[in-house]
Amino acid sequence: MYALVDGNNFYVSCERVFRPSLNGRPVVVLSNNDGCAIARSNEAKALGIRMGTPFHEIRARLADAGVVALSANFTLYGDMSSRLMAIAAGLGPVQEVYSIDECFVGLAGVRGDLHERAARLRQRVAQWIGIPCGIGIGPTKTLAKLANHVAKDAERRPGASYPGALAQVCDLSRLPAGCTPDQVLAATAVGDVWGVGPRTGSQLEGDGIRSALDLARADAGSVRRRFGVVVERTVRELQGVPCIGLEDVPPPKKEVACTRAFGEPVRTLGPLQEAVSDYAARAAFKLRLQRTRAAQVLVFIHTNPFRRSEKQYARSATVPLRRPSDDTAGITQAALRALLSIWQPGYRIHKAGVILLDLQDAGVEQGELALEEDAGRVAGSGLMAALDRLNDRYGRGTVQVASAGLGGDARSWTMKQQWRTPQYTTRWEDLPVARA
DNA sequence: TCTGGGGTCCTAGGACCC
DNA sequence: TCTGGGGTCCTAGGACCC
Repeated sequence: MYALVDGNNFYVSCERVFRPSLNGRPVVVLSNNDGCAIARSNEAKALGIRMGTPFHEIRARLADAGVVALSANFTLYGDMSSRLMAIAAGLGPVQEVYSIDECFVGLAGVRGDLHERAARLRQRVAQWIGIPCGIGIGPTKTLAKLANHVAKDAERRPGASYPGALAQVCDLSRLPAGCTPDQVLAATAVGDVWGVGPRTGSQLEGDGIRSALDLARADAGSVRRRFGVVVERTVRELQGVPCIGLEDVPPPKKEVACTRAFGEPVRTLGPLQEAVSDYAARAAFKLRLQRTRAAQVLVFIHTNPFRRSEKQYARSATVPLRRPSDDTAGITQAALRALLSIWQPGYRIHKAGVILLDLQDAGVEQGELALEEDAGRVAGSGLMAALDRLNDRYGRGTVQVASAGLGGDARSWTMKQQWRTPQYTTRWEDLPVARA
């Protein structure tokens, strides 16, 4: 048995903890550059604001519908996430943190009434950190996800698709009287099943497979032929056969990235070099945080694909490193070489990114013959540690590679964040103050 | 009438997740 | 005027090998 614990409208709920005046109002949290909606309160969902709606389409509704838009405050969400995960871990013996706002909990060996236990956990989360969450329980991860979807939908739109009794906590193995698992699956659109995206969803519907129940009853073999092994696994999981295991120890990452759309389009090489240097340094820092090294550096740039009328350009280049490295200077140099190989003047570049590939554990090292003097390498690792300590103590960007530019207004490419709330839980200066 | 089989590695792109 | 970022997995196709 698995449970899925998931914070409702997580980013919005985090903001509401510190600004209770947002309760009951339509609230959206925007992506970087304040580009589009990435989280919506129930009130905003009821207004028809969809995931990924461009902000300029919402903006017109700000005034008349009272929509509040906030820039993403990922520092705050990350901190609230670790608090949520710590509490949710109490539900069972093993936990897989699946994303910033949800985790699976393995329930094998847990005795007593699971539904009751989950309801108490939900209450505890609400009381201790003020985040509402939904909990789904089922015999496979896919069914636990489905149950979680039911729990949230039944809470948001009571009686619309599911009985109100399924709100907040939905245990597929112990449904209320007069309600069967088949009925719940039949009421769930196939596109709402975990692992079925828009593309596969519409193709399935074309084949007459419209609900989760239809998919559960589909022939696994023909699904495999038409859609591949991934969707076949989903079919079996819906049938109650576990195919996706709990990953309580996160597998090592295979790549880390830093990619950004620019605050305004970039036409010249100079600012592009600054941005790529900055992204390379951020990615290299992530590498050191997780104690891995990269063997290849990929850089990409492209124009704005939404502007159909503009000349489009998209290129990427991969540069191998002489040996796996976590050194900011070497990675930045490689990234700049890659950039130079794909740069073309005459375009309005909208986005760039640095992706570090082929990651290896920092503790593993390929021995090699010392064919050249290599003293700088040992000195280099100490240098990176010193750089990280300085930036940790005095703030990011205190020490950086010179090619990332000098900062300030000259960096037209940095992203826009017009409505970001304070970092209430992670910066002393931002600590909320309670008045007596 | 007729053009092998089996394998690896790399890249690009699609699809999905949150 | 204005459309995110960070990941994973799978597949197809080309180059190359024997």
